[in-house]
This record gives sequence, C-alpha cells and structure tokens, in this order.
Amino acid sequence: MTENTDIRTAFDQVMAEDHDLPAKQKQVLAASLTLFAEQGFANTTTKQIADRAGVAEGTVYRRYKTKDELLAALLKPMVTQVLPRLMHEFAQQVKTMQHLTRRQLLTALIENRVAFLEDNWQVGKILINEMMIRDDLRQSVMLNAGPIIQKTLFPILDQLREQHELAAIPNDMVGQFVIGTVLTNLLRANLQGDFAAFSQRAPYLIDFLDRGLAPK
Amino acid sequence: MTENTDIRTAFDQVMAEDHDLPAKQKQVLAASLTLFAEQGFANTTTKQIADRAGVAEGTVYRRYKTKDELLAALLKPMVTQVLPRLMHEFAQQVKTMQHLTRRQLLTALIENRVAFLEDNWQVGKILINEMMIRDDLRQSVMLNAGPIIQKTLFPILDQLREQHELAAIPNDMVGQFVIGTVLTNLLRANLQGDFAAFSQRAPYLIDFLDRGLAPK
DNA sequence: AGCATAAATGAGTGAGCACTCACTTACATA
DNA sequence: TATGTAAGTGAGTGCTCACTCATTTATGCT
Repeated sequence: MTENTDIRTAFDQVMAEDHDLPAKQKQVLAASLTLFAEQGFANTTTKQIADRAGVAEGTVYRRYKTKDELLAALLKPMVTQVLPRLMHEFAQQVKTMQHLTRRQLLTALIENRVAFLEDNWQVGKILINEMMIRDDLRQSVMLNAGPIIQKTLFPILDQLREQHELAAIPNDMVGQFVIGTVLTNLLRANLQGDFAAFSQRAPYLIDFLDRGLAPK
Repeated sequence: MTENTDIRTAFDQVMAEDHDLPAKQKQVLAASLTLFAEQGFANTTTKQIADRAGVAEGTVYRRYKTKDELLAALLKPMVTQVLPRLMHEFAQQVKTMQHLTRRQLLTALIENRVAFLEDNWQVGKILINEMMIRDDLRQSVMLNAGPIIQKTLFPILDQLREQHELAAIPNDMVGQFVIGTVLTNLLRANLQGDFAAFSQRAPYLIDFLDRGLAPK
C-alpha cells in the first residue's frame, strides 16, 4: 500500500487539486514558498518572487491581489487541510492495531511522519515565524490545530493510559513533549543545515520519549 | 546571597555597564527590544522606535549608524556575555553539590533559570526569528553558544553518567532534549499569551525529563 | 558667565517597495 | 479563420522607509 506516499505528497496534492490554477501561478506559489522560507516574508519582494518564478511582476498579482493573500494561500491549506488530513490518517492507522504499545505509537509517529515533516518544513518555518508576529494567524492556527489534535490524538492517549502504557500526565502535556521534541530536532537540523542528521537522531528521540512518557 | 537576582538582571547589568550611554540611547534600545519582539525586526520602522522611546528619529541614529547595528547591539551582549555568564554561574553552583542527582540538576536548571528565561524571552524571540533568516547570525551564535555549553554542561553530564544517574545518551542529545523541552514550553506559553502557565508546568517538565534521561 | 563639546532634533531625500493598468499574447469554441 | 475571454506583461506610480544634516539644546569645565 502506498499510503506513505499519499501522506508525503499531501501538500502537493492539495495544491494540485486546484485544477484551474495555471502553470505560472503554481510557479509563483512555489517561488513564494521557497523565498519566504529562506528570507522571511517581510524580507521578500514581489520582484524577487517574479524573477524566481520566471514570470512578470504583474503575474504575481493576477490571482492574489496582495502579498498577504499570497502568504495566506500558502499557509491556509497547510493548517486547514494538510494537517487535519495527516492527523486523521494517522489516527486511522493506529486504531487498526490491537494492544498498541507506547513505543509502537512513537515509532509510527516519528518515523512515518518524519518524511512529511521534512518535505513541509518550509511551510512550517514560515508558519512559526509569522505566528510569532501576527495575532490573527496565531489564533486561527490555535483554533484549527487544537481541536484536531484533541479529537485524533487524545483518544489514542486515553486508550494507552488505560492499558497502563502511558504515565498520568495530562494529554496536552504529552502532546507538547512529543511535538516539542520532534520540532526541536527539526530546528537543530535546520540551523546546522544538515537534514540527514534529523533522521539519524530518530532512534534517540523515540528512546527518550518512550522512557519519559512511561508510567511509574 | 542574592545570586538569583544577579542572574535575573544579568542583561540589564550588561546594558547598564555602558556608563557612557546617555539615557535617551537606553530608551532607544529598550524601545527597539520591545518592538522587535512584538512585530519582528523587519516590520519595525525607525519612526516607531523613536516614538516609543519618546525621542526624535535622528537620535535613533546617533550611536548606531544603521538599523542592523541596533539589532546587533541588542543581540550581541546576550550571546557573548549574558548566556556565557549564566552558564558559568550555573556550573559553579552545581559543582558545589556532592553526589548530584539527575532531578537536582534538572530542578536547579529549570526552576532557577526560568526567571531569567522569562525576563529575557523578548531577546530570545528576536534571536530565534533572526537566526532562521540570517546566515551570519546563525553561525555566530553556533560558534559562541556551542563551546560554552560543551565546556560548562558536558562535564557535569559526564560526572552524572559516571554516578549512574544518566542514560548512555550522547551529551549533545541530552542538551537538545533539555533545551528543547524548556524552549517548547516557553513557546507555547508565548503563543497562548499566558506566562503563568509556564511556571505551573515546570513540575511536569522536570518529571518528564527526569524519566526520559534515566539510565535503564 | 563663557566656551567647547557632545547630544538631540526633525524636515528633508533618494531608494526601493507593493501595487496598477493599458496593452499584448494564448487559448478555446464555432 | 474569426471572436471572445482569460492569462500574462512590464513600465509606471505613489508612498513608505532608512538614513542625513544643518541647526538647536544640554552638559561639563575653568
């Protein structure tokens, strides 16, 4: 089954779903994504986007009327479609397993989703940066991502805890620890410019989380 | 002894050490710090800084010839003076303890340094944001912070491991886990705009790290 | 007080930015 | 092939921004 490929390219698929979007518009989106991630949104000019996309500056404004709309077009599908879909598929996958162990869950989470995270790290980087600054974006992400995590991940955690596989830590803290550990690893790989290191360290992450979340 | 106060205001002290710096220049620095943290460096205008500092725009340029120099003036002491000093004092404090336990170390680290982190979170925020974008800053931080952590924290970790208090995890990974867990907590508190939550969650952090780093 | 030096001012300036629009090109349908 | 529609173009526009500088104000010294 090619489910992993499905997830890996979830973002591309969502983007591709817009069949009416001409090729040059997709190039604009792709160029924006790269440049925003490289230099930050505020430091990127529309001229740079046009040049990188191999397109005239007017083309940048054809579909998206402002630079902010361009940013929204990149971030919104990530938050409202890709992430929910990713979490849902993960939950489905996990539910098929009987007597799930902590380690199994963590391995599935980290090793299966790592590819996705690496692929979409550019969007993630932009998202983190802009969330620090824009109140509206921060709230929209919190209102979207929060409930999704609660509905997909928390029941799994409850189940694990019933099976005495998980410590008596509040669900939100478990989420914070897992996400934080993975995110920090990604961040370090990014700062070092060494993405191979990210995968290499995965076993350590699993081990650390496995012990940290074990019941007494 | 008021050592904690010492640390808490380390940054202010470093700033205050510049006796030749006129009052209005300090106001400029303070205003820049707040605005850069709130809105990001690129989104802050020199006019905004001048207004917030209660100063004419020309005054902003009196000591620091460019906006970039202003940023450097804020970040450099943090990286080259405050952080090293903080780590050194921490190492000294820890070395006085006999047969240090993992939990003692983590508690000292998290509870004693939390106040400092909260106070200097503004600088931290700016630092994280700008490191994502500026190659030069990223390298300078890595070249400064890396060796400091290695020289102060790693010997302590080695000692702990000899006493069978620490798992056989590479020192850099231990550092990543600890820093990452604390940083993520800080980040979450910031995104939620609730800094009280940061301290409240400290016991969970200590518990989680304590178990995650325990030897088998 | 008188002088010298540093600090502070704010109107002004040029560069670069996001965005526009009159126009050209490509494409679909009959 | 003719025609309507959408896509694409790039020189142009007005505005905001970082930065300057001639001038004024504060400070310290004798």
